[in-house]
Amino acid sequence: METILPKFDSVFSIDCVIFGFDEGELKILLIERNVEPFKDWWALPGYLVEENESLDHAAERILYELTGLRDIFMDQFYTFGDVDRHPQGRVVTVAYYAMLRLNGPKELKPVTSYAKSAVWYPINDLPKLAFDHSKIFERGFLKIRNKITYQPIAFELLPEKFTLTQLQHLYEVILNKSLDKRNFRKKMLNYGILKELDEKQKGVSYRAAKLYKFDKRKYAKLFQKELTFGK
Amino acid sequence: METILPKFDSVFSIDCVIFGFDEGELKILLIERNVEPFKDWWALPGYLVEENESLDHAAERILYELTGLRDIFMDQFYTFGDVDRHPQGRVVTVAYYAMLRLNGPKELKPVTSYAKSAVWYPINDLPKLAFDHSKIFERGFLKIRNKITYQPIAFELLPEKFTLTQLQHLYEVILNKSLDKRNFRKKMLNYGILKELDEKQKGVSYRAAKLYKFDKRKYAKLFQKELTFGK
DNA sequence: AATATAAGGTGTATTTTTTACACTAAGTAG
DNA sequence: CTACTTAGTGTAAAAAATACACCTTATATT
Repeated sequence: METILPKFDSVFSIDCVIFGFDEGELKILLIERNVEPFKDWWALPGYLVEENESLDHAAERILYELTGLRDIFMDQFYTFGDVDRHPQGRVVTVAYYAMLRLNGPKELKPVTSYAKSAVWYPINDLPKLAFDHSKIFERGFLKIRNKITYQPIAFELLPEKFTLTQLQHLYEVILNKSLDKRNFRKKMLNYGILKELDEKQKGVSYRAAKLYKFDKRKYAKLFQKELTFGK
Repeated sequence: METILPKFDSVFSIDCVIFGFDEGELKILLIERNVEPFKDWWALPGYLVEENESLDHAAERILYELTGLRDIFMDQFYTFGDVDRHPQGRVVTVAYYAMLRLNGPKELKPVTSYAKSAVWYPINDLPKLAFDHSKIFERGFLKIRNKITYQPIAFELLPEKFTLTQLQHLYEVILNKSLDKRNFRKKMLNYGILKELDEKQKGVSYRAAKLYKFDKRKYAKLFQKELTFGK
């Protein structure tokens, strides 16, 4: 009986849908490709997995190489494996998403030469993307829209201290609908995962709002409840 | 600038966690391997993706080859890519799950020679599995346990006509807790996706229960509501 | 025919959660 | 001190979730 693993030319890649929230807009990170195929096109940050590297490790590395950031909450959400998705051969890509806290306008500088630049693009105004990256983005966006309805992951996108109005706007942008202010606040505060701070917003030309912090401890507990179904 | 896709010896595979519900037990389909590595071990049904075959197609094909069944609701749920998960080389596996309707005890006959046999195993009594298949099973099981709390996918596992008690037992098995009969019925009937039939159970030595059918039309509508978040 | 057995089938009161809805308070800018 | 802009708050109604126990019906047994 044959025991040798059959092989064919194939390779894995990682593509990342990296969300950020800035100036009231939901954005994703795109790179401008510097290599064929799709040279000069915009694309999701992604790269090939190395031979001795796990998928999770590759995702972390690639995110790091493109943003300089580490320890980001990142999750694999789908693997795209259509035969002809890459014009040069068989490339199966594992898609991850991440939600980044943008601490002010940070310069993005690719450390690999295969990208000319990396920029934040508002998701409502995306250019045409290389490969099947539009499809990957759509699925990633669907994923977070879905997830946010049962897990308050939105915090990942906000600065450490935020106002309830900022939080609500973020929900509204992700869900693409407007929410009732009083009900939203009631619900969020009821989760018990927000810590009210003794601080207020600064630099606004109107009444400053209270700042809140996200309580990781209590969030972890709530997260556990994902599997409930009543008695 | 280099434009040739780097390659290394690598290959993709599919592994399937195929759930069935039989004799009041939740089971998965396992095969007995006939080839190295892990010859004679039990493993999830899985196989290598072919060169000109998409992942979804490969999953369908493999499920068909191992069960003779087609048109099964199947979903990709995770991709496992640890470097050393396969002793003979780099194999990234894309895991799918399926929920099968077992119409009576059906014979399972592998049509490939790499499996000696295929059998249904109760999930509470699984043998040691080849590769990282235990991990894959766990994650697949978690997936359906999670999903069943917000989508009534349990129907996939039941015969076309079923009683409410059978449905409840299935929920109890998947969620691993007992549910209140009256509340369960109220909830299920309230979904509005069950059609009450004019038929009753047969062959039982006690009062026969009414049979129900699952209404696919209405289910599709309910499924759409997945993304709601109130006003 | 009577009885035992085993599951089928049903209702109500309570609590919790969700929804709808509008005005006053506080700070800033001129 | 006035105008402007956002912050911040409560209540009533409806809907959903929960806790809980008994009678009914078909079959099998004597």
